[in-house]
Amino acid sequence: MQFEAIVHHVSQHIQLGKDELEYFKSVLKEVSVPRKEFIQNQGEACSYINFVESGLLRAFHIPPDGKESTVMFAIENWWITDMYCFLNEQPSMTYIQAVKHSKIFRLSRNHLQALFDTIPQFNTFFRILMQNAYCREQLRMIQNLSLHAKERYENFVLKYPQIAQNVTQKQIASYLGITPEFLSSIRGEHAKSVHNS
Amino acid sequence: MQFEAIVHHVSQHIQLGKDELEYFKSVLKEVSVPRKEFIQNQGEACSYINFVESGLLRAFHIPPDGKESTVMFAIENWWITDMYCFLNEQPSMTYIQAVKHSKIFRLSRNHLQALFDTIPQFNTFFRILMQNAYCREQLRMIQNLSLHAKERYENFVLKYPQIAQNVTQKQIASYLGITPEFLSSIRGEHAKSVHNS
DNA sequence: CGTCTATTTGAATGTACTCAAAAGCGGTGG
DNA sequence: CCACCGCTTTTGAGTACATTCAAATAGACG
Repeated sequence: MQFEAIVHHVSQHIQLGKDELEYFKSVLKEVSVPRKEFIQNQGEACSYINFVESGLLRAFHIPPDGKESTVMFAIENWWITDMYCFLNEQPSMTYIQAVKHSKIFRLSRNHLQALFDTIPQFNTFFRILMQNAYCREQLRMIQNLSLHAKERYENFVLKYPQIAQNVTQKQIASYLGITPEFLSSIRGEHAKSVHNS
Repeated sequence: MQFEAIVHHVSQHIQLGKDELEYFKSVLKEVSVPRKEFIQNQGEACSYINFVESGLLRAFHIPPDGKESTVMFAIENWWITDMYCFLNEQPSMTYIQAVKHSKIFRLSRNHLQALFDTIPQFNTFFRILMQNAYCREQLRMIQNLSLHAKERYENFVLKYPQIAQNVTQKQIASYLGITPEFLSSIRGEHAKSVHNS
């Protein structure tokens, strides 16, 4: 039923007994998030990690001077939070907002710690999640260092078509670290070159 | 004795019994790495994760067109490998080279898996390592997106003084994603502004 | 329908790169 | 111990990539 997706997701990495599964479900808080609603505000406490059952969310950061950066997008079966602040009980560095109407499961820091303590398997599960997140971020870093904006954009669309189709260009630009105007001009060139070839 | 540093490091995060500790030590391979020597080549198998007991290592990537990017530096008590390729048994995307003469402990993928299987605590330990690595990389990403080269350089020197003092400007430039010439000119300006104030 | 925001386009500007040449510095061998 | 070699760093001129600002157009939503 409602827990199907998240249970399936967890079961891909670890095997849990019936009681363990029940306990896990019992600490999840299901929340329906309308489009544009925030599930986290920059500067406020960051006590939850969120599993996206359906929909699409975006984490972004706004420094004092005002230039917004998208930290990550999260689609179905992804987890999203401000990991540093969640783990270290710091005020969040990011906003997290629903790009589309979404259904999420929230898991509090305390409940997660309890899971780690009572069901050691969850350490394995989160180890794997963190491995994947780290590797993704490292690849993104290498690409940002070595590629031009146009190549980064093309890679993004290839790698995350489902995200590219559901967010604005402005949001993609802020993920790639360029201005929306420049992304627009890149896309213009691209269309031309496709037409010419 | 020789295992002191790594045992201390692990013990900060998990508690191990005597037998477990002995087993852990038995799967470590101590290696002394002279300055400039490679412990990993791009394109070759990546079967080890490496703990730096002393010294300083650098991981870097060279794409086909030739512009080198520094993926990470590792000083005392850091772990270094090409994580994606290590975990997924892919040919390494990076070189890893000793910047200074170093003493490292190598741990093979198979031995690490065995540790996960026989001493569940190691899942906790690596979960924490991966959390920290992920958070570091995400902070680096945000800064690269939102700051100018000069600010990134100043942050780097502040955050990692021990690294900044032991690597060349060229290597720092490739970590920051700028050219050595440009870094040089940034430093020139900085010296001037310090003098004027 | 009207309003608000996203996107496009263009001109002027700024940040960072490329290329080239000179100066500095460390290591090595005679 | 000095001279030389190779690599790093500096400096500068010219160029390219990307931003800013402004204004027009297009789209989305109530």
